[in-house]
Amino acid sequence: MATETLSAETQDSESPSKSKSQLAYDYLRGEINSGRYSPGYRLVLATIAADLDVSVVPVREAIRRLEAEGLVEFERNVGARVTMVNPREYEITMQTLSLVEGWATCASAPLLSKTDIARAREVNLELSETLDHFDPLAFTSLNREFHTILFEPCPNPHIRELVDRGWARLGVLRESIFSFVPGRAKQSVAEHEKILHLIETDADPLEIELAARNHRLATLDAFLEHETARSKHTRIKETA
Amino acid sequence: MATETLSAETQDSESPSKSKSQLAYDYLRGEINSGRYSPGYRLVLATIAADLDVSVVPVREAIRRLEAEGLVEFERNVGARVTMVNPREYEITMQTLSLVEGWATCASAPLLSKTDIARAREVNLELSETLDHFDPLAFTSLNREFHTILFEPCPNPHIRELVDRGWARLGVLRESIFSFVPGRAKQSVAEHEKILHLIETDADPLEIELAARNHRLATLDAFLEHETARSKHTRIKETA
DNA sequence: ATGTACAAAATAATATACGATTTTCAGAAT
DNA sequence: ATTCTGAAAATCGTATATTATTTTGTACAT
Repeated sequence: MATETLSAETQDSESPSKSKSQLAYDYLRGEINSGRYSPGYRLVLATIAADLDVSVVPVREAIRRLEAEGLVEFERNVGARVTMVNPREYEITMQTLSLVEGWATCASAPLLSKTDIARAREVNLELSETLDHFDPLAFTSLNREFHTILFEPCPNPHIRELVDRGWARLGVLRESIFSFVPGRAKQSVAEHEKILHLIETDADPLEIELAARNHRLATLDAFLEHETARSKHTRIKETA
Repeated sequence: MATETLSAETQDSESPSKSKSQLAYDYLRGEINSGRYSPGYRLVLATIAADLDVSVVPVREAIRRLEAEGLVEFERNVGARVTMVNPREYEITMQTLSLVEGWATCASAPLLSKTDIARAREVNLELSETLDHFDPLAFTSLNREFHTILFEPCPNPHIRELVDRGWARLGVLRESIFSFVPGRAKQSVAEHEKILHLIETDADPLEIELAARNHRLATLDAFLEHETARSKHTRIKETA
């Protein structure tokens, strides 16, 4: 009956104390985001419930939410597993991300302070510095940081949430791309600077949106070309 | 659209027989999409469970999924209700919809057959015919049909799903807009024809995307101007 | 060796039970 | 009349129990 498991951190006097369902959700999402649960990982209800010292019911609810978010896949009478990101899935997700992140970046642009932009530029500098002694993992992490600065102030919470889900969904995969196609990293840094420049100069919103979108699509293209040299990916052309 | 719950699940002998959880989900989503559960409607677990002749557990899971999709809102120890669509929420949702539907329409364009386009044009003709003896409800229904034809073949299932959720989320509200601002209906028909023309003539994908996007944003603007005459909504400008 | 049959184990799906929290509302105090 | 108080009712949150399905392993026949 776990009466004592109220436990540790919060609790005592008057904390709201997250629901078990929320606890399970946060836990699972954290494990997935961090990559500790990598794509394909099997989510066994009883095991997770035992780990968190709760019953399976809240865990099931958490998994249902993750399912609706596309982070885990469910099969009747078999169970849930972290969504696999095969090449096709990667393409679809990156496409979606390019769309929502492009918009989010564009919508955030006028809300960015000079400090924000300076910070982003600093991160991009670090990115360019890693190019010599190239470390895909570090690069990926900084890359995420860079983009987060740029889409964070997005005033539309739905779209903001979709951006987050997209990044989460790519999971571990997102690291490999820069290992596969090292040349992409350098180009990426240059495109970052271009985006910053557009923001600084109050460029046409549409131009910013498309720059951000195509930046992501270019990474996707690099991946697809690596996958199958002959693949031809349709994308929106740059407006000259 | 409530079209997913159909199919014969009435077999006794050896049908896969949807899970109770899925049954509850389909039921609830159908009720919400159809507007029978209108925004703010309180979803009482025990009641729904009794209606469907299942226990509350599967119903809770269904509600969790709907929560993650943004169709219902949850409050701890209080319960779930169909998401309220206040003006701010309406704006955010329409903005999101303009983004994903614009893309979906653009991506569907090359996949539309001549028959599809003819069908869409026919629906638009019906739309224009209702303008005389104007019936907002009928107009809204046909409007949905028109757009569904245009974004249905979208090859990216994630984005396709986001479009569906957007429409579902607007719920009943979507009807009222054309009642509030009758003038918008006529303009809408004209914009539909413009979109069809762009698709037929294999226009630049970006142009199609922006036409579809701005079409929706124009409806949003009409609503916002109706709401507060002084509101100033920033939007992406047409490329001249 | 290979494949089938069937039992056993693992796991998911659902129901029921019960404690916890919020809401409602009658009645007392002001 | 208004506000406070404290049950009672409604409803949610979670644990436990039961049933159903899938998977696994093993013995047996070919």
